[in-house]
Amino acid sequence: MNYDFRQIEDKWQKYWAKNKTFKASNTSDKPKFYALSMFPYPSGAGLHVGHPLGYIATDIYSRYKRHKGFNVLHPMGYDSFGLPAEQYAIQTGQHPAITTENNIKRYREQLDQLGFSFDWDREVRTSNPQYYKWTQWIFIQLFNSWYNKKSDKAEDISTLVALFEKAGNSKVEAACDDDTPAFTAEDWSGFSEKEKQEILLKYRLTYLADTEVNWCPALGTVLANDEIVNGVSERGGHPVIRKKMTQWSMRITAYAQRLLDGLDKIDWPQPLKDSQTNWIGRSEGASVTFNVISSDSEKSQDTIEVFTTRPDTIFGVSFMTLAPEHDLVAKITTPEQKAEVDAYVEATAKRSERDRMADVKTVSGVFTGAYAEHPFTKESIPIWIGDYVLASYGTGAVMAVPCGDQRDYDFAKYYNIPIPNIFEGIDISEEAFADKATTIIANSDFLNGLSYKEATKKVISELEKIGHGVGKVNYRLRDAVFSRQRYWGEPFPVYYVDGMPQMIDEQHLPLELPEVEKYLPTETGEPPLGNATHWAWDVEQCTVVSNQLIDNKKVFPLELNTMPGWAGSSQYFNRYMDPRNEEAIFSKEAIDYWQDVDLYIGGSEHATGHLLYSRFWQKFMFDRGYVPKDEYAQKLINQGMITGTSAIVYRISGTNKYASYGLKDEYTTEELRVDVNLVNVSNELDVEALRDWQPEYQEADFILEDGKYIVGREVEKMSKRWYNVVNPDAICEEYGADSLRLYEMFLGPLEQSKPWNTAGITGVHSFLKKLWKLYSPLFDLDTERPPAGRAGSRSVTEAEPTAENLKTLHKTIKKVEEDIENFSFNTSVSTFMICVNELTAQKCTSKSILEPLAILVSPYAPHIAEELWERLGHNESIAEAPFPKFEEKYLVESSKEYPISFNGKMRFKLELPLDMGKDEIEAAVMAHEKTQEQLQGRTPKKVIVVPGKIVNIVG
RNA sequence: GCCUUGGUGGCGGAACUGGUAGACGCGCUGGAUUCAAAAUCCAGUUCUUUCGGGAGUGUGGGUUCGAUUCCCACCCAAGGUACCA
Repeated sequence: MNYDFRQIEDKWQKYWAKNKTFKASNTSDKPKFYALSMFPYPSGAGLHVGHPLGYIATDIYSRYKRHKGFNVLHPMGYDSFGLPAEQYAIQTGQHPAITTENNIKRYREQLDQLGFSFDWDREVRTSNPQYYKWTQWIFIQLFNSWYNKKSDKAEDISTLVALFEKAGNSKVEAACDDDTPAFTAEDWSGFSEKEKQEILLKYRLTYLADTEVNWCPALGTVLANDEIVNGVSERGGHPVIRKKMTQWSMRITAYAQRLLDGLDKIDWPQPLKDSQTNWIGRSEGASVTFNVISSDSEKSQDTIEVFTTRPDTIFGVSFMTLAPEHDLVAKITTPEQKAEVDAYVEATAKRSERDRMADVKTVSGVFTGAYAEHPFTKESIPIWIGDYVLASYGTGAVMAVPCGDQRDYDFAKYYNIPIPNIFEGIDISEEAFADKATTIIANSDFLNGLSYKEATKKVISELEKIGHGVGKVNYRLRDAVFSRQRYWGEPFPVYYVDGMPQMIDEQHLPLELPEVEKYLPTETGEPPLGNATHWAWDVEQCTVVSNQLIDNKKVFPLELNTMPGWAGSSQYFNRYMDPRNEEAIFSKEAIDYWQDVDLYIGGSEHATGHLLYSRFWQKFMFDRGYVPKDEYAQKLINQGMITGTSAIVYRISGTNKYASYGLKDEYTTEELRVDVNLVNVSNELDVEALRDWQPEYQEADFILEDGKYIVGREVEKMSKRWYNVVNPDAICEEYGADSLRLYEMFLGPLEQSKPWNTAGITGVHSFLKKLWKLYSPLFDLDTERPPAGRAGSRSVTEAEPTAENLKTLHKTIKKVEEDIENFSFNTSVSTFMICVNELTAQKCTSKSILEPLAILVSPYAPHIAEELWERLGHNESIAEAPFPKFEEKYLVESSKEYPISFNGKMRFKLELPLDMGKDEIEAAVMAHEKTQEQLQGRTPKKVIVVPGKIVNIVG
């Protein structure tokens, strides 16, 4: 009987769905295992072959853990808020919810086809109100919390209020806005309610603040840095300006150090940890305060605070540079310099930050006319502004040490500012000297002769003495802007009273997204939610009301922004533990049982987005006692990207003629990409199919070589734009899901990115056919197929396995188990192939070999494994069958020759019985050494023998 | 520039703590089966050779009886990141 994968796969997919084979229970005597794949955004294009790679890997591991006796949680859901559906809505008017629903349906069909062991009863969708209710809930918890640096954790805002009532804010050490004024307990009690709220807002973990953003007036929205190209929007090419807007922000900076420290505790890929480390960007140094020299003695003393990692070079300061946006610029600029400074500031404002960063080479700046006083020498230091100083990092001001920093050096050279040398024995006539390790300070008063380390320590203590600075740790990480001027996102559970934000009471969540007429900003420039006619909160009725004009004093406007894409994905892994709970985000029992994710697989592109924000929220949830672990994913693996192989035709310029790949150099040609599905394995193009594909090829002439049109190939990211997307559907249709699963694993190491290429899929497909054949003689003992369903199958061969059979099996068990534990899924496919070839050659019919083999294969190729399992006479799914136990004894041979080479010339063979004891082996090796000594006149220094392995002679 | 990862046949890739490099698959070559094809099976396939061998894991050194594996320098590729003071 042939391997009918269509019938088999259909049968078992239905069986699993009907019997809820993979339903996970929140109570079990078994140990738990939580395996998670990053949930997808359901795009209109459907799944391509790159998506399932990580899912297959997670699925193999989940199924393996199930065989190993774990209670496995393996959920799937959809990150279903997002921009594409909204843009589609803007173009067509179709509600994003409908687009999303359709896309999800298609995703689900495709996922089901691949035979994943997901517990679909736990599916979540971030755009579902029952889900985003809890996203809103977390937002409220963040709003109601502050970060206490003394206890180093988030606490309820009430503890802060208590501190204020007791002693004002002077003793409070909190993560808060820099411009928070000092006040006493008396002040506090004297503040109005609104004043109190304003103060508290500066401490909350999510807060409203004026943030400088990239605003695109034409699109009516804020753009991320990477949405801007050359100062104009990527879409449409509209101008973009820097603008201050009131936005919600998340105080992730409060967690900077803990996010850094936490990386040591988790098993994540090094490159990913490194990008998070860089992103957080911790640097140690000092904050130094310079007094501005004022011509007007009436004026209050202005000070400039700078951050430096090289306080040891303070005597090398010859000027200061402020970012053009710095608050003091307008204040300190002298009348003579005003025109020049204003022009420069204006010119800089027009450039985006990214633009400025890209333009590293040009030196530019303007003198403000003002001077600062050196804290030690009391000398006057000119204050410049320059766009090489970024307002967003540090304090937006630097003390420039041209001899020790190349940028300062270039600036000083360009504007003829003196470059004092403060390094012992270093020539700085050509470039700055920045090597900390070999620094010896000179010309620096009390720092002379000291190393970088000594001088830094000394100067910080001196600065502290004179009140001009402190040692400081600075982070590159910035608070995360949390507002988006979009429709298709979570609404904020926020309404405004007298301009101050108020949280909607938890019991009235979710605050549902309203219907709108159009998905664009309103004419007055408000976000799309401003189009909703019923968008206000009635506190008394606790409802969203339909008309703001009704005569009721208690109706307040709601927040019109929505949350960003990462909001919904920052806690979904916890919600999976108890996704239908309407009373709480999850029950205590559920979180106590599942704890955290044991294995998380997904793409590395989320390194500084989702994977950082979700760690932040988890730490917050931990601080507030909602979750037991402050890192939610112990082990994380980045699966590599599967790239596409685009097909290229060569159009002869100015014609509608196309030259084949080998002939293209004879003409001037343009490269055009065509649908890869029109090309076969040997790069031959189906010309007729191409004519039908797009009208421009209808009348085209093709210049062939050897009667064929050969295309060029280019490996690049799979994208609709390059026509190189390969869908799994066609592969499933032709070879089956098991073949696809095996093949995606066989393609190469999980973490490596690799081009998709169907050339090798016949190899794994024929393996499955061989596997089927290995078992089929047994079924053919039955005159007919076993009865349908689980019952009644006759048990097959009870033949005793041979020693050879057992050896083959246990070799396979050992390798497959090691491979799965190490996530080297690619090599187990080879192991299976070898195993089946050997057992076929051995004419193995023994049930005690074939049963465990089916279990070994089942994580990889679950459908065929289930079918074989049933035919072997089992009534239960193979999913819970215990993983075969490896036994060393079956691998042991009576003796084997092992080669050992000496001096790289002569070869000897040492024959060692492998089942001999350690003492015996050592005795044998001693004897061998003696022989060597006689033969060679020298002895290896030490000999180690491992049973079953080659002899190691270690130097 | 900095950080990270990698570099092995025609191709994808194996090789666990240093121990017969190239497993397994694709492709290719030859053969069997077939009227023929598909499918299947068998044999061969790193390069080179005067058939004894010789060379060989990006390049050049080093440690070692022995190096794809460890150390140093360099080259190349991919990914991340950047006037970060």
